[in-house]
Amino acid sequence: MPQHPATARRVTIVDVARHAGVSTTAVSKVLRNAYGTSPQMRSRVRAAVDQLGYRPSAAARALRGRTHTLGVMLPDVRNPFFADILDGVAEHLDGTEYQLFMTSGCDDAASEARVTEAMIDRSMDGLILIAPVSSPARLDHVAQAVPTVVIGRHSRSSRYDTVNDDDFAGAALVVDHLVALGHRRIAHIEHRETDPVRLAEMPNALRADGYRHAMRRHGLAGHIDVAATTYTRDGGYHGAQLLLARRTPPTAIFAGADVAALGVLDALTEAGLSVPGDISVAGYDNITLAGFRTISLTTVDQDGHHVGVTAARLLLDRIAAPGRPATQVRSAPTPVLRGTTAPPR
Amino acid sequence: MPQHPATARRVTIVDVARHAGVSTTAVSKVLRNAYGTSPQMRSRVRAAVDQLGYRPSAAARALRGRTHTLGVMLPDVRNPFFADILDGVAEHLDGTEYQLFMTSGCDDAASEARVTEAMIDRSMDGLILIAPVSSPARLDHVAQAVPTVVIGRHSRSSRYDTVNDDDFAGAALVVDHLVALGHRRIAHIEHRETDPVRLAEMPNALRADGYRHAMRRHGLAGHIDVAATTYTRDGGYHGAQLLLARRTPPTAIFAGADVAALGVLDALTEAGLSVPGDISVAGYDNITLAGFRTISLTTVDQDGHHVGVTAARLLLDRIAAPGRPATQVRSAPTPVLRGTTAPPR
DNA sequence: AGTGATGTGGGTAACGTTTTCCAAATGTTT
DNA sequence: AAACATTTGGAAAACGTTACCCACATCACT
Repeated sequence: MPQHPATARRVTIVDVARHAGVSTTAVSKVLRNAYGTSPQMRSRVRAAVDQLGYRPSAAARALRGRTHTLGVMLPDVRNPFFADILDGVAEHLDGTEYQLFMTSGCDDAASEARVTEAMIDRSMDGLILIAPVSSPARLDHVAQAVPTVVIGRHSRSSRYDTVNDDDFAGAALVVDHLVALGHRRIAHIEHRETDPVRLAEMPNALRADGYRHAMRRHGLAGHIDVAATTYTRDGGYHGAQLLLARRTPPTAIFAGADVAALGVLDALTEAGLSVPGDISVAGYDNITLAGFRTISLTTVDQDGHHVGVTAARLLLDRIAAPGRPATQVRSAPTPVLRGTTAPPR
Repeated sequence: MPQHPATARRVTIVDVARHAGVSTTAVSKVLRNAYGTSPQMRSRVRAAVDQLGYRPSAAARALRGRTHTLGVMLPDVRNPFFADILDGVAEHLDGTEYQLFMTSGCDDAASEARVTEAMIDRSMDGLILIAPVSSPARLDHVAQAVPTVVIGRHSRSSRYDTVNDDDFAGAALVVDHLVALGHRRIAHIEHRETDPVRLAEMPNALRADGYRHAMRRHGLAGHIDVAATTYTRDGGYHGAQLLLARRTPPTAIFAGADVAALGVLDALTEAGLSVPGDISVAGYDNITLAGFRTISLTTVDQDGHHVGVTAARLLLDRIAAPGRPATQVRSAPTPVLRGTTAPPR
């Protein structure tokens, strides 16, 4: 009795067709639930598929039809907000035939271009780009090649859908809360943005604008104080150090992202300051970590899970009807008041 | 002058060949640095490639040759230890032609099977499986279909390489540290493992073994006390409650994973015990959260970055020589002493 | 009975690469 | 000069699937 050969040949659609006594066309139709198959043929083919353990080669499919592969471009695996989005996407895709693959670690336009090209080369059926920094033209180019949904970018392209939080309003929520507590010297840590084109589209810029606008609305224009670093733990840490070194340091620090707020907390602890006794801290994103009892960070929730679900839904819609008009979804953020904010002493 | 058509046809190898005045075979050879190309032809072809902006279709390549795609199966994006591994993998792959795609959220054997099959269907060139829970037979099956490296699994298969931390030694480090502080009643929280096959392979089982062995080495066999729950926050919480209910509760709790240690801290806080005053706590993995000043958890660090680099190197080796004998790499863990451990009172 | 619509199934040409071959030209040894 | 090896390039057949047709049978109306 012969053993399995060293490298087993894959079962192909031809094998299934022969085994079921039908044509490959028929098998293909059954597999894709296409028109023109009788119930008997369907059951015969399915039986053959099961018996032979056949799996369609996505590689071969890619050449003619769909790959049933979706790509997610993720800037940073470590940002838990993105993980929430991923959960939402995965949940909405659960039960469909689509398989999700993601890339991580795109931190500049060049690597974003490399990754999106790689996804197009592999003829993925659709792309979800999370917080991309590429130029609008570049995003358009990608969206022309493959159905695309962009998360975290306030642009209005006719080629792709966008899902966003109302960052401007969200920032105002934080300022309102701190003002209501009695704070006046409220500082902000923003993610530095220099490119003029992106300035109007990027959430970080909108959060900073929302902060400034809300401060003025409360008559606190004179107390506007922004440290421009990055939305990372280190960025928050250094931003806080900058702010603490002011002649009159703030009584509250509003970091534009929770990860940065965590860095702020580190810096404050190191400086021997108690939170919220000596100084209040707020973030943005409501990452899972923010809810942990030992941290209990006041923040703004943009329901990453829901963002993910929405993006996935839009993407499937767009795949089904590639030419349909683009939609911009903007969800309302909600404040999450926890233990790191209190009235100033 | 005609505008771009609605859906631009992709530039193919045929276009390049025609433009360069050579055959498609020639272009293919140049692109793959294959044998049989003159310097003149190479430069002609490369010029045509650049002028036309040609990019080979990975989809088409998949059918005959290599896809230059590697897959990483990740159980959980939120676990920062895995992010460190990813960084290492990405770093080692930087500059190569390989593109990395990953999947997340595999929490049981069924979803692992689904994901690995999906990767094989897409004819990926190699796979890195991180902390899989599938059966050894299943791992062998995957490794037979595609070059594979497994991280976090102490198995000895001839088909795939493994990269591990020395969990046995790591657990001993914690026990040594606690004994040096003067503790004798040191309890352990383990992730329950029932499958006899996996028992010898899974890191959690080795950590529990390492704990027991170290306790005996210190003459503390009589104080061995293990609560078998899970490596989750809840698991740690309930494990701690079990241990606190002993007639003589432990003076130190060593949780087999940091996430579980966080649950232990919750339970202790709830019981009104101070850490490390009343009781010491240690974890394993050195997740980012463990380093937070407000937590400051004593733990064991396994250089995830180095693990990733090693795995990537092994995978490229294996792709180059699929039949070569399998290697098992085991790296040494280092203790990270922080604020949750102190001498017993 | 004739006509058209509908349902059912298959033949075959793509899709864009790589991988054999094979032929011609050129170089090298006897 | 003959015989042989090496280099250089191309033709054509895969690879596994789907899309586009076409053929045939059946059915419902005039």
